[in-house]
Amino acid sequence: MRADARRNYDKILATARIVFTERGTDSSLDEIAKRAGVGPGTLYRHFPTREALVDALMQDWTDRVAADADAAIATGLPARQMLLDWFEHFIDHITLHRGAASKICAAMDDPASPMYRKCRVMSDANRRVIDHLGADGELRPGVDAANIMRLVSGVASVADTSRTELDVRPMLEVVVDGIVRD
Amino acid sequence: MRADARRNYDKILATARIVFTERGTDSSLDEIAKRAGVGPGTLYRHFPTREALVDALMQDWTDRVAADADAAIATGLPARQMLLDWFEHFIDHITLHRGAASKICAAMDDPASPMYRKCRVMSDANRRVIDHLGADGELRPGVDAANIMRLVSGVASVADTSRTELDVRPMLEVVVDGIVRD
DNA sequence: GCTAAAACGGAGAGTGTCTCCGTATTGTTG
DNA sequence: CAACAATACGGAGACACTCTCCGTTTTAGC
Repeated sequence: MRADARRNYDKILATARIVFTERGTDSSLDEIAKRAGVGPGTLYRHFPTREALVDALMQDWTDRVAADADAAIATGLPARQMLLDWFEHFIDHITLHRGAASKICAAMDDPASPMYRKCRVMSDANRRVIDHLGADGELRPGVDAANIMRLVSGVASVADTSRTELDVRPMLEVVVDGIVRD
Repeated sequence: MRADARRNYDKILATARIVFTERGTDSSLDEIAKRAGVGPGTLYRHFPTREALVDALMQDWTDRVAADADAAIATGLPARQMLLDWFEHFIDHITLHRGAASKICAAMDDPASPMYRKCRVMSDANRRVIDHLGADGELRPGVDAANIMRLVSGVASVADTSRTELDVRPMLEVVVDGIVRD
């Protein structure tokens, strides 16, 4: 990659991070280009779609999300607590930029999406948590990690969409009660 | 309301119902106007925002949703079954037009939204089901109807967003397990 | 330095939202 | 059944956003 290309790539990404945080992932891409000091053509050459741009930013979290999952497992807390912690961390990450959660919901079951791979990294992290608890017999039989991921992403999406600052905890408690054996 | 106004209002609504069903609630409003044979100005005078138009269409279901809730209660089925039936019916209705579910999620906690009133009708229907089962002691203590509504709307939204035809049943089972006493 | 390859950027085409206001339609009143 | 408000229509057009094309500039290797 040529030096000027790399420079612009980085500038665009840094600007997108700011703008997406300020105004959500549906902000104008031309404006991001302008604020980054590049032409629209340059932005679209590096990131052909909005999803590709969101995907590039996701790199930051996917690693952290995966780490959070493993950290949750390492705590050895009871199933209920471990799941609640993990889910809350997960939701905190994917709602960092307004509008991202629902894009992730959509990409999760769409292998054609640029974001699909990173969704899989997060899905796999979740699977590790679920499998760990499942192996200990702490979960109801038949719990499917993929479905849990969809459900929790749905909670994130609801919280993200909602005008009012919504507490996800009560919803997560219902989900957790639906998962753990009791 | 003048006769010609009423005529156009009805034409726009009928057209919107078709277009929203074909291509979802994010279709072009100008195109709906064109297909209805009216100018854009006329559409926007009757329905100042897209939400107002969706809201007007919702009238059709809110009644049916409320009826479904009462029908579910009347069956007298065990809690698990009653809830699953009710949730599935509810989701079927609000995913009739692609994109509607997430708009409903957003409106549910936003009294300023034109759709808020109709969301309340559906929320109240849900509350009746939950309260009915709660009174019989079939639910876990502390179950909050509003949260359940958000959760189930979230499931609807996930199913609606997903490219692939997603089966909501497994997700609903988790939710139901999280609600019923066992 | 020179040259080919790579990348830039911005004008502009295409699409959608929404408004303004001159024109047309309706219903009421004498 | 005029005639006149009042009401409603509709489409031109301003504005915003997405995305592309291509003439110009920058880079890297020789």
